[in-house]
Amino acid sequence: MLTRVTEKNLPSRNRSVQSEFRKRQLIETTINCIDKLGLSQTTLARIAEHAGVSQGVIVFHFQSKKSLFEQTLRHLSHEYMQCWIDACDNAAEDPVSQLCAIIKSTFNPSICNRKKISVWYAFWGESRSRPRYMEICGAHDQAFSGKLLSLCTEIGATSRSDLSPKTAAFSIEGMTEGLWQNFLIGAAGFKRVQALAMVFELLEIIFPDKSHDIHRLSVSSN
Amino acid sequence: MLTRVTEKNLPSRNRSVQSEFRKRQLIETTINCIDKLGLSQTTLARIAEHAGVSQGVIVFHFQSKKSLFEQTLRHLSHEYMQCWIDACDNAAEDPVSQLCAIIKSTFNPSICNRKKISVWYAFWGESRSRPRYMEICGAHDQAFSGKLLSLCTEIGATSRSDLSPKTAAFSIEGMTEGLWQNFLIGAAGFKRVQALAMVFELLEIIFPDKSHDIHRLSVSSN
Amino acid sequence: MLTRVTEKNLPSRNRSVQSEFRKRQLIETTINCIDKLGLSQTTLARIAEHAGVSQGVIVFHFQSKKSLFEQTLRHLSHEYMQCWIDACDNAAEDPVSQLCAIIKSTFNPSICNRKKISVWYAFWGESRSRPRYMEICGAHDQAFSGKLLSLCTEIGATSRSDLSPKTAAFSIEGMTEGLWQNFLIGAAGFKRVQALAMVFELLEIIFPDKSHDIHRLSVSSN
Amino acid sequence: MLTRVTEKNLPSRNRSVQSEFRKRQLIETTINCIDKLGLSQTTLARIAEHAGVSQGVIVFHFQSKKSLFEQTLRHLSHEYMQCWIDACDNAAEDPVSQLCAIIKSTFNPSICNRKKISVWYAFWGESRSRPRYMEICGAHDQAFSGKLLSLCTEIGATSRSDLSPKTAAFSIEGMTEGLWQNFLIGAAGFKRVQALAMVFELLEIIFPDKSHDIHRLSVSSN
DNA sequence: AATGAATGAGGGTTCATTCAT
DNA sequence: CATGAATGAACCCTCATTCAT
Repeated sequence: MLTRVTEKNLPSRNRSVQSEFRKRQLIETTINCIDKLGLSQTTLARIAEHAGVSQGVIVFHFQSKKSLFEQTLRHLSHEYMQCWIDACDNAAEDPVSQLCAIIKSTFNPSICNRKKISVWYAFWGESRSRPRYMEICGAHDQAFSGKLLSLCTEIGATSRSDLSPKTAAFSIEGMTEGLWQNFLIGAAGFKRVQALAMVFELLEIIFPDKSHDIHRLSVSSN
Repeated sequence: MLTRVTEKNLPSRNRSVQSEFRKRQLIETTINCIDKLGLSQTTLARIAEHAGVSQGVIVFHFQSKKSLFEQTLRHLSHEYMQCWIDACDNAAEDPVSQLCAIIKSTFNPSICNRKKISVWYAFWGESRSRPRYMEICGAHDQAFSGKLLSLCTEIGATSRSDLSPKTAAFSIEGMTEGLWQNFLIGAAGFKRVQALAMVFELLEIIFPDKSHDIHRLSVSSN
Repeated sequence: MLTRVTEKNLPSRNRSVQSEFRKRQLIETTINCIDKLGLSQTTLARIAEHAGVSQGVIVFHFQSKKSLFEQTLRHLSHEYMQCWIDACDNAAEDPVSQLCAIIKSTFNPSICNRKKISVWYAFWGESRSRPRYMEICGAHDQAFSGKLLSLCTEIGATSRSDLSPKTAAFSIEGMTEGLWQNFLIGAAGFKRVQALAMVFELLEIIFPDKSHDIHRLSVSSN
Repeated sequence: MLTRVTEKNLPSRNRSVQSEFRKRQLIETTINCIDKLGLSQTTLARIAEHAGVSQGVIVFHFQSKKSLFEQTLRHLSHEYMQCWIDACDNAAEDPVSQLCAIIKSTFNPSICNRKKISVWYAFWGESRSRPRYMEICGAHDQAFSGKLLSLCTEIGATSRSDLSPKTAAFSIEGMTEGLWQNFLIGAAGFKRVQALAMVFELLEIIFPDKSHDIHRLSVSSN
């Protein structure tokens, strides 16, 4: 059960801060509900019940269910993007380091866990018929693909690879997604470390020249 | 608009054949609706309207919406599996030929098109909260993964590769899935041939020993 | 389970006899269904299934559900009436004998059993809003009440009783109905013999002059 | 036509009181509908229409039709039981007075009228296939039977009667029920006073010793 | 800022009935 | 005679939304 949202949980008396906090809590609850019930069974009534508030509160803060769902998806999207951008920023300046950092961040437990993945795929599934979902999901994916491609291009410029940068980027992105799906199914014995190891294995044969650097980065804690 | 299903469409006077035919038609219509409207907006009323029959007919043939959806998903699953199994059977007996044949079949227009992919992902999105969906989707995916792994293992036994069979299989599967998703988004200028070319590019560096064979198979018409 | 109605069960090749036989079987099945499922849950589909025939057969023989139900109720009504009229005809000519015979017949296992009572009350419950049910049920009850009243009047004319014939008749009828209801509930340990004994006990104090005759008749096998 | 339930009918500004009031009104409307239309024709839509509210209100207050019907039946049951228990409490302490009071209460216009009886029998008719109905109806009938039996036993202990207490109780209860049914049919010229007179007539011959008391109580206004 | 009550459109499903075969 | 397929109205119920308090 979720902790009920009572006045005592509210951290500040400042109106807009309170409001922001409440919205965050409701989005959190929405994610939990979608994970447990699926997109189609997630109703405002059930979200309200799980959050321990009345149904009206949700409408008050989000105007409509549509808006709540879109903001929830946007929240997820931001979180994902922030994660790999931060990782990139904290890495060394060379493209190999950045590529490895980004890939590692992809398997960060804070975003790569069954709940979040489940919700993400739920939105994906509906995105064909919901242009807004497509927009939000697509924007993130394009940014991610674009970054991978530019890094692969950079690396390819200084080192010899048998793969075109485009194919290299697609391979890496595809494999990452494929491994993500395995988390969704929840295949027993499928661990984050092993997944990561496999991606690095692939990386090494894509960029054989950088094999050494990649291997070193794969074991470094950062 | 869809062609209406009238008496004239019914191909046979035999009752059980007619019944089977009607079920097929309804499943077809369901796929079209899910593609256009999304899973959540696909109602029996709309399916019936698109099919040009009364709502009762659907219940008569499928008992419930749940059952219709499950049979629709199963239909897709069968189709996919049949496609790559056929391709495998028709290929030469060596694992490289079979692997290439399977990969090619994956991009066969009959299954790799926006409509089918859209529906497939729609079901995937709900699968977390619908054990039956998960069962059906999962069964197919496991079969496919299993086949890829066994072929990669076979190939790895006779030729040297820097990648473990498991990683090789995951890379191939992952990349395929990643490219599929691009069809879903419908990125302009994304063609089947290019996609296929990229997968084969990856294959060649995974199994450099077989590079020649792979390249030959990639351009062969079959 | 009911024995399926197949061609082999049909006793005669004569059309109208066959038809009559089939109708009888369907009414029987209807009674069974109402007993088990209640009036509101008894649908043509379920009756057909229990009878092992297609739904159309029922419509063919009875035109409509309404008509089937009315004929079922009429069947029950006839059966009841026939039962006590026969008993009356077979009894000695004196009113006391006839009264006792009628009362005994009321507890005849062929009509006084949980199934039949259950169905009878089901129709009673709907009779307020179904004039036809009321007509059929009412006609029977009036005939029965009338007979009781006339017998009580006859007896009262020749013997002294502290009860007016009308009250006497009502008491007897009322008590009988009350005991019937106990069969409906199916109170354990409620036996026909005991029920009968109680009614006779009452009879004896209503007509103390005839106490001897009544007692004798209560134990006679006929 | 029924008086529409408008805001003006709501008696209090207190929410929980309002809610209780609305539930009472809806149960009342349900009783009226069952009386007029019968159990099978009483739909939520019709109840809502008669009550002048939207269909959703009923679901909001009662969750389901099943629950509404059960609570309606329970309401009737409570009313009946309260009626004879009150009568018993207000009577003198001796069993004869109490028995007479209870019997009188049975014909109280507030419960013994065509509408209520009609509804009561409608539920009875379905009770075989609805365990909950049986439970509720049965609980009341058992309590009533039990009370009658205990009073008859008490009376029998101090006065001579030719009837066993059990038979006495069954006779009284049976006759009461029989007379109730006459109200259901609505036989013209069937008055409450006459019905009551007949039961008391029976009572006097069941307990001849108490004839005087009974006769006195039968005419007393209380 | 929050609640409970109310709405009304639309959902899946049931079912008596019709009809071609 | 009998069947399976088809219809369409009506049913109960769900749910996003509105609104008075």
